Amino acid sequence: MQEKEISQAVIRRMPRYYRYLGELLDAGVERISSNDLSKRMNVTASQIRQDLNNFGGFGQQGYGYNVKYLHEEIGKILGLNQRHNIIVIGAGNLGQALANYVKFEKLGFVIIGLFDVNPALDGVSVRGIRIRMLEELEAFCAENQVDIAALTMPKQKADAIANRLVSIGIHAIWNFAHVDLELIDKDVVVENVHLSDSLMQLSYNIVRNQRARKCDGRQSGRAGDSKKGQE
Amino acid sequence: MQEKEISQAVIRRMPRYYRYLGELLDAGVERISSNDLSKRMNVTASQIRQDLNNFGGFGQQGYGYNVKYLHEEIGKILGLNQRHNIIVIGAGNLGQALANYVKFEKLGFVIIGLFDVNPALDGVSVRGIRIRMLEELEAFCAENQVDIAALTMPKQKADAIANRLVSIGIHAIWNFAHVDLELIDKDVVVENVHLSDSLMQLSYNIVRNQRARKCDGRQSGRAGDSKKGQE
DNA sequence: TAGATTGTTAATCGATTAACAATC
DNA sequence: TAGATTGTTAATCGATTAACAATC
Repeated sequence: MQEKEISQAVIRRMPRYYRYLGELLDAGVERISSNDLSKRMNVTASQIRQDLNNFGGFGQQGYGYNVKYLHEEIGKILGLNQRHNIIVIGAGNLGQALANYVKFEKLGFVIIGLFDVNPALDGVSVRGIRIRMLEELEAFCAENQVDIAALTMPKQKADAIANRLVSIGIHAIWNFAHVDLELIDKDVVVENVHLSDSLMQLSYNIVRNQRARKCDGRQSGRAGDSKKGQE
Repeated sequence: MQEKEISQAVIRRMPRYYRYLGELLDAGVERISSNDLSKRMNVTASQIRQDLNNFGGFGQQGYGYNVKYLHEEIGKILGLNQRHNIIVIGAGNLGQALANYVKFEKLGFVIIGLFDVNPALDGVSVRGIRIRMLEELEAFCAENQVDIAALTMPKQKADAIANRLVSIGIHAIWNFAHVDLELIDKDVVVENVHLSDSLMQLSYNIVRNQRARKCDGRQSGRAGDSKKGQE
């Protein structure tokens, strides 16, 4: 009876489909074929059809896909048809930036609380959301349904707080701390946003490009790039 | 003569190796085998050896890998041995959060400028970095070496500004705007950070887990989870 | 009906894992 | 030398692409 597991590679692509379909919807496009969509998105039509068919047949032979319907269905697949309440642990710059980012609400993600240990922040409001002290965490979670906890505090504290959250009954963590969380409960879903890692990937590709350019230059006989070991 | 292309799947794992090796280094560990590292990191030893051997033989039979050496070498591979100057376009909450995040500097990424169109922000300083008006962009880039531009402005403006940056000669973009940039120059490297997509992936896994829990409950005959369609 | 395009199966490609000879 | 562990080749697995029959 168990559903076949869908690979995370597929899941990673779904939000992108959702975004493109949203744009088509806004542009008033009614239907689209996998072929047309593939050209816009720079993927193969085959991949689109395979990806979608993991979840069901949303199209119609000879017609393609109804944009509005497919957009809605992908939204449901991604859980955007239900509201997700978020608390943010760590009300520093990043935490406050998340709280200020209104676009999440349109997708059903609502930040309902901010927590910090810094007494100077106690009671301060960010876009109408009060910053509370971490001691109040348990009481707050007892009174409010919290679906996701975003961790934006220093990595040293991340494990302890994450497990505290898990023990309160929170099953989903959006982790911005630069560690791999070690959780007591394996049923918790964790989504990592490691900005440093992202920068390093960018950096790798920068130096790779530099090397490629240097080779090109050498091939075409351009002068001026013979010195190496530059800082 | 061209180097064999290394897959992005490998590149994505390199920062994680770098991080674990850094932790081992701090903990005073001198050497580590692929097997020990694989246990810590929850990957196969085979994968570690394969990944590293894309870049060269950093280990020694019968010994393993020297932590300090390997850490350094991966750093070089990722381009962390050179300084990368960053400007941030969009000095809103996220832009300011990036500017305030000191940890990037330890990795060689230094934010040297913030730009915005909002006159109210003109001249304001964030951690000693002055916010400038977007008109000054070209002049600033002529006077300063800029290696990376981080885009944290609304998505509507992203394409135009990205291409403006590219035409100034910037080859690397760290894109936080929720669009796939359409660039005039294909040689530019783009690293996307799509926070909404990340949230949606998390959300998918949440509802998948909910469904799984519901099934478990049914199988083991537990009561109290028969009602469905909860908000 | 004819044309278009899906859903799905089969073929290919690439990435991961296993195995082991080389060697420290 | 014997034991350990790499670097690397071969085997497996999974993901992507191609092909095409089904069908709107």
